[in-house]
Amino acid sequence: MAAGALGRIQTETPALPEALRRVGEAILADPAEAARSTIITLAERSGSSPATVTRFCRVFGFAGYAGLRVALATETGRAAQANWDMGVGHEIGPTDPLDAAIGVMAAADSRLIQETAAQLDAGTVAKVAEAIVAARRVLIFGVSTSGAVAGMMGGRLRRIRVPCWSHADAHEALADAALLGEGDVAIGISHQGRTREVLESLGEAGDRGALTVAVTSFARSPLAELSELVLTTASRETTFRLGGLAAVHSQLFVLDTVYVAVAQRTYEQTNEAFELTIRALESHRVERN
Amino acid sequence: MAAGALGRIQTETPALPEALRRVGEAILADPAEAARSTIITLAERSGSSPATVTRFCRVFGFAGYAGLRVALATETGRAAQANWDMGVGHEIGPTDPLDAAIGVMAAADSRLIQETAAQLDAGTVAKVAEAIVAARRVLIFGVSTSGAVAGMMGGRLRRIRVPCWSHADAHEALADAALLGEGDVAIGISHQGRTREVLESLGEAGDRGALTVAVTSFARSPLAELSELVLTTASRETTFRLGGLAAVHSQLFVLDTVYVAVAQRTYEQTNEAFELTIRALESHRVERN
DNA sequence: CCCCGAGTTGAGAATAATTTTCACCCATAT
DNA sequence: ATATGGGTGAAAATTATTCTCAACTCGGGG
Repeated sequence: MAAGALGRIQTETPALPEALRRVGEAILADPAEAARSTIITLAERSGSSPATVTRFCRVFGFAGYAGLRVALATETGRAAQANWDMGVGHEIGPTDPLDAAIGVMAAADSRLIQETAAQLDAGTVAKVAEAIVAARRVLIFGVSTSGAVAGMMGGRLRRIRVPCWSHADAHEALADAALLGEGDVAIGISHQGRTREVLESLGEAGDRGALTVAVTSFARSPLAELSELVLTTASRETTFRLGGLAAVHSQLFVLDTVYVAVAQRTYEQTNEAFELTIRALESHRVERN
Repeated sequence: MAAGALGRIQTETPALPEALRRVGEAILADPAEAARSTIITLAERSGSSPATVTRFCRVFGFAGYAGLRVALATETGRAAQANWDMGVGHEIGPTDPLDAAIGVMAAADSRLIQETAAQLDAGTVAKVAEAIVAARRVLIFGVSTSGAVAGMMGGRLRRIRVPCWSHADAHEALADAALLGEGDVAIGISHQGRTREVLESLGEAGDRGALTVAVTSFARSPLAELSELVLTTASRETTFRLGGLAAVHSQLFVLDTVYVAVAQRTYEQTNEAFELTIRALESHRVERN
């Protein structure tokens, strides 16, 4: 997946060691320029060495500098076509007029989703979906905001008859994880991929032989390394939205694709299940006035 | 001028001598592939030599092969984006290849957010934010998916010291609503605006004198009519995403703007609260590996 | 029928870019 | 103090790219 490279670079660069980080920053400062530069020029501009730039490419899964270059150029082209501002997103300050802030947020969120889509690997999504369809049990782990996402996904899967649970309580989650086995699926959601509760539950699930899936923004996080399959989300923070709050959109989107893939594999069943569910919920609705 | 390189190649290639023409044809046959190839690979694929490929680059005004490569990649990206924009508004069927479905979904979601932002009234958002800042208590109501959204918003507001609750249990919600009074705020979230539990809780809150705010896609729904302020979300359903599932993005976005507006009004407090919260959560994270 | 010259071409040399190797540094744990 | 291990850049090794040049083709004239 060469696509989505810039998003990945944006997300992971701050977590990189000194020299690699400078390379990432140099690229983000002007991706188009970077695409035009040789590895030597870029190394100089970032105050590092060609060797480090090569390493940087490897970190992001490219075979070498040529790969990165082409990916950058491709995204530059995309951005130009979509009329995006390639610059790093604006920050929202305390004095900004609200309607300006709304515009910035909408642009950021909508772009975030596009980046997430661009870097999403359809093959992995398909694998996850197939495993879910075949599983006897599916567990989804997440705490705090990611927990709410886990809850939503759980509810949606249950509505199409997937035997699926997600717990707000970390202990219950762990206990349930211990009961999983071969052929089951465990999905862990954590923006940074470093939430202990999620790591423990997913680790337990993996030990029991379940397929482990990570949904995280950091491809090199503990959660990602622990999981058999990784679905990476994109995210960029804005001042007031710290803590991966923007990442929710990204997580939801990724899980949406999984949901759709599952639904595609069980079409008739799904439609029928929808029917039943909607009828059941109808009684909680008041009549149209 | 990197712009229009593919077009120029298309136009001029037939007029070129034998070997150069083969190079042009090889590129036109698959520009993306060409961008990924080294000069040697491309020479082989076109049945010519590296020297000829270099010559080809010069003919089109590039300094060298690297220039051509980047130009090709850029235009490939442009084309991909243009294609992608076409995906807006399509339905997803059971047989659609997953990557196409992903594109359609991303286009739909990202557009949804834009639409939501466009129709959002900054004045109303500001009023809601001011009321929240001044309130003794803030309650957020929602069930099912909207309940998860309510939970997220509640958590976020609590992190910036807003006295805010959201209940998964409808009875508790109703009981709490009965304790609200003048100067408090009640927010009801419901995609269709017809969920009985939310209507009841919000009605109760209104009766007690609290400011009532609706977050719904339907401006003329019972929920909207019952509320003093209405924040409308946008949503369009796609086959498999019935039940207002796509609306989550929209709801989150609207509440995001409220959150940002609240944070803007309590800047110092907010930053300090963030500090504390992040420190508290840090112990639940595993160390960077 | 042979020769010339302009225009093309690819082989291989020359150069430049990229990748790999390795020794060093620095922080951390023992 | 002393290993240990990750991160780094200098320099060697490799590979890609560009340049040089001799060979070739193809018309047109002697």
